[in-house]
Amino acid sequence: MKIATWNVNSVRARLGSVLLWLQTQRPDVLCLQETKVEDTQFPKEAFREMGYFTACYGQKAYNGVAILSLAPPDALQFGFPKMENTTDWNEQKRMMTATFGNLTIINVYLPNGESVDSSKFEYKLNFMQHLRDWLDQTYPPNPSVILTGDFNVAPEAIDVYAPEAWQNEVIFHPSARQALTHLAAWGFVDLFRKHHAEGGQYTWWDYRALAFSRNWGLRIDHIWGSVPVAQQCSACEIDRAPRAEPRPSDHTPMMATLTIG
DNA sequence: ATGGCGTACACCGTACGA
Repeated sequence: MKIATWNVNSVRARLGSVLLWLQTQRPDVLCLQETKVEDTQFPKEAFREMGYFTACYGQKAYNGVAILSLAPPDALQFGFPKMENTTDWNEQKRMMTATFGNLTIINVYLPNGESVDSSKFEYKLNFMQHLRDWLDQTYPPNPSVILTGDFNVAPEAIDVYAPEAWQNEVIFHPSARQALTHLAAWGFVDLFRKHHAEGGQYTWWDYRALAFSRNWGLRIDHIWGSVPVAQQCSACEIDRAPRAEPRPSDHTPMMATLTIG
């Protein structure tokens, strides 16, 4: 079973690229982030013609997630369950889940945070804590769970071009890394890192300053598996090819191979 | 590593991204 993630930076602007990638890679599941489209405007028909079911949870202009799959999901959840007297964590459409058999895939687009002194950075850290709290409340011990998407946090210095400069930014700030560590401590294994020890392997490059050709990038998109999933993961790869196409997303897809399903 | 790119929305500039 192949599980992929891709921040497409507008599913409508990137439709041709995504369809081509599905045709060549044929993942069983593709999690999209930053779809930037309301559900009624989502190009479901094009994906259906490619053989994929679509479940989407989006909004106009910003954010938005979707899960495409060759098999219909057994269950779907859009956003977090409502909780009384707390922040509405579904105001921005950033999280959905799909279950296939006993495997649940959580697709998340974590907030960027803008700058360290911004209230958006506080929101980012709180969102990450909320995600951890929700995981604690939702899943029993040893479930088969994948948490994937655009996390907007680089785990280690080897995941960042020029880490000294980026440690003062929201992507690699010690507070963001601490929140990421806390999230992982729920019981996740970084599936890319499980199969690749080397640094300099990125999933995002700035559009400006020829960043891609210089490999000035960040590893901020992730596929994490709970221990039972990680034990059955045989490969996890970043595919740089879509980033080299004309008019690409600034993120490129990655895909994990599981020996289940 | 800086702010030089790209997308959406809705007016021809602004918000936002990482």
